[in-house]
Amino acid sequence: MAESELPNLTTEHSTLDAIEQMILRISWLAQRQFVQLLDDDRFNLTLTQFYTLLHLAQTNGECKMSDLAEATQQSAAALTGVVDRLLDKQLVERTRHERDRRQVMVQITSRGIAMIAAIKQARREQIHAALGHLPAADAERLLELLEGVLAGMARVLERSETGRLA
Amino acid sequence: MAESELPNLTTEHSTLDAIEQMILRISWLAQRQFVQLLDDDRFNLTLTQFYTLLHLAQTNGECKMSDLAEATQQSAAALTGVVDRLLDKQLVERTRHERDRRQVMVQITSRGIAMIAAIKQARREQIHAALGHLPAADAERLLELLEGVLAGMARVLERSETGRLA
DNA sequence: TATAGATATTCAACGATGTTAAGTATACCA
DNA sequence: TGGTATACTTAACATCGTTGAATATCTATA
Repeated sequence: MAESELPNLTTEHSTLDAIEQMILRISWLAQRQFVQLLDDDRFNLTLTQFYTLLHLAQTNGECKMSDLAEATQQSAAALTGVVDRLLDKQLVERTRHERDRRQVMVQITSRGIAMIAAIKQARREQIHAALGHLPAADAERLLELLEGVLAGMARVLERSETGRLA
Repeated sequence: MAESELPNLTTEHSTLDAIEQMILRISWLAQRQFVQLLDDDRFNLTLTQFYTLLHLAQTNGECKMSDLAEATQQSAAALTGVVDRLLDKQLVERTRHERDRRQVMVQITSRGIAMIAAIKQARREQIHAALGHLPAADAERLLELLEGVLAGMARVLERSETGRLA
């Protein structure tokens, strides 16, 4: 993804620009790698289904549809379909909120928990193959810096997210 | 963050796991963020269309469909549809190879080149909003570490990617 | 020179995802 | 009680990805 062939718009080339390119490339590779893994017969999940299920696994207990939609950056309409398919696979359950009957609560099943655990284990093996060579100190520093990146990106998303989700 | 003096396997393990989670989440957010940008009225492109167009911008001149498919990690069948839509938007042109009439050559138009340039500029502004707060020294260290991550991921992807495309 | 096989691409059918707009059910408030 | 806001689903449609078949063209061989 080198941009040497293109006319440079600004002569200024900063470290941030290089980080941007790096994150785009890593994102792309990470996702391709992960989609390959999820496509395995053991799992047979799409990326969207995985991220949705993952969030449910991380929030022990029930989760409101609208909260789940925001957390996974999907529209409510899109999420309905995704949850439908997770339901077909018996990875989640759908119930109504006791008091506010409008709200639909989604909860991961034990089957879903087992699925996430299995995927994480497989993923762990993959990431160790990729990053096992990093010295421990570098790994910890990287983690700190990535936390900063994540916070920054979340801020940008929030800012541009005014009324985009149905 | 805790500093480990001895290369403790358990510690290292959990740090890598945390980095893995972080990369997964950043990848997801980075892609959503970028999709938002591409969805802007000025661009109105999908992620796939962007990566396809980007490759054409980087290879000045014509590009064979099969080469383009491999470079952008798409099947030939999927690429046909993507190029159809880029054609509709007058961002590329489609011609036949002079000698081997089976081959279809795709070339970016000046309109397409301008589009890529505009997207890159917008993307640059977005990443500066997200990461502008990072101290310069941290940014440079992050870049170094990410380069290590990218190299590791590329290795893993290569290893598991034998003849997967149609 | 036929023609069989390889190669390059498109087409067709299908499922998953995403969008917007409209519909349904429920809650809240005056 | 009635109007409005909220939470979610549904419907219609476009994109993208897959697989497998169809089409066109080239190449090698008998």
